[in-house]
Amino acid sequence: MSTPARRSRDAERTAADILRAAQQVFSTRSYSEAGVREITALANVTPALVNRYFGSKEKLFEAALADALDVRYLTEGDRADFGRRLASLFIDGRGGDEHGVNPLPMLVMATSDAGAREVALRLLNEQIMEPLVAWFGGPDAEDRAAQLVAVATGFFTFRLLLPLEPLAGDVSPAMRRWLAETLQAIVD
Amino acid sequence: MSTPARRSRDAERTAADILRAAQQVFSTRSYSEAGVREITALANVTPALVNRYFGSKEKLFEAALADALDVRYLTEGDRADFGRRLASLFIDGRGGDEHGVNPLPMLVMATSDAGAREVALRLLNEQIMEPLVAWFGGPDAEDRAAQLVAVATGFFTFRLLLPLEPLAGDVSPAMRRWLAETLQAIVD
DNA sequence: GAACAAAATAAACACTCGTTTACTTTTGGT
DNA sequence: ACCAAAAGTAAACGAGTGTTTATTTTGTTC
Repeated sequence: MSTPARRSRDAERTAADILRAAQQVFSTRSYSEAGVREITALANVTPALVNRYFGSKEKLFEAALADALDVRYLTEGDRADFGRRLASLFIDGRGGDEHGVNPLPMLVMATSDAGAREVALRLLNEQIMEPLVAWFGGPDAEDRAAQLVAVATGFFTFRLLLPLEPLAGDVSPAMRRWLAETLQAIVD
Repeated sequence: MSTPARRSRDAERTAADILRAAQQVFSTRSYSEAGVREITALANVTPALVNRYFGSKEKLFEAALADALDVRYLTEGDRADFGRRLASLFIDGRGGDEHGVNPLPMLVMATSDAGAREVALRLLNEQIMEPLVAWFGGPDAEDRAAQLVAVATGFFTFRLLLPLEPLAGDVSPAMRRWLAETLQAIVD
């Protein structure tokens, strides 16, 4: 087989590299802090390629967030275990699985820019809220979906951005229990 | 009476005007979006005065946040009514009282900049977490204080920054009840 | 009323950002 | 082997930022 181990001029691959680098950076720095130069440096390409392949930083953010937002991240599994499972997911992270990036931190990071907020709100409604409402069912489904997202976002805000001691790093068993019970109460 | 209705050259008054304008702007736009020019325009002064009176934008933010953060905003009143009272405070705002700015949105807005985060985290610990832990008492006091701040921040994030329908504007009675019960459960 | 110091302004500076343009390098088909 | 199109790069552009400097205006005191 003569296929080179790593093609050096593959547009598809390059765009994918940029997208993945964007997801990493957009998950750890606020949108306004996440620079195009930093993202492209992580992907080993030139800043101009962001505009070539995605049009703009905002479009890149949209693509990165749309790819990361996956409601199955929240809903797969049985409801009786919902709280415990999500608490573990938020605290311990997901086990080494395919390619997923925790989508919720990206939402938090989006709050720093008006354009990013617009994108994030739209994708949140389309890809999380709507399926979540359907999954919940019942008259208060919208309320409960919003409660879930709000609690999760508050948690990540003080776990990642403003690392508050009881929420950052290892959390106490009591904290884990509270988070599980609070999330479970939302589904019930 | 010959006293002019508004003194035009009062340093103390000018600094206070800037501080108040900063609180308004820092409460409604992210730290990176809140420009010095916008703040000073609101205070009817020149951008240079921020550096003259406060040293830098970051120091101004620190002064504005330190002045706004008031734990009595959370703790005054009896504990049996804690959840209902805070839910009403968050949803309806405080009744037209003295000069207070809701301090929690400013925390959310601070997340966009590394320097602002450092300031916000320090002031949050000093002026909110510590007195809150003392007010809660008990072994899990730190956990519970963090839970309170996290839930409130998540709520304001999707009420102000990413206006999610069930949390923005008028909220349903069910949502109000959930918020009150969730907050009350933290103090109990 | 003139002089001095405080207060405020206007303008420019240095820097960063996302983006665009012009150019170079590589690839694949005939 | 050649050549056109694609892929990538390098460098500069224009706009916006917080901040600084030099200057002007205002209030006070002898």
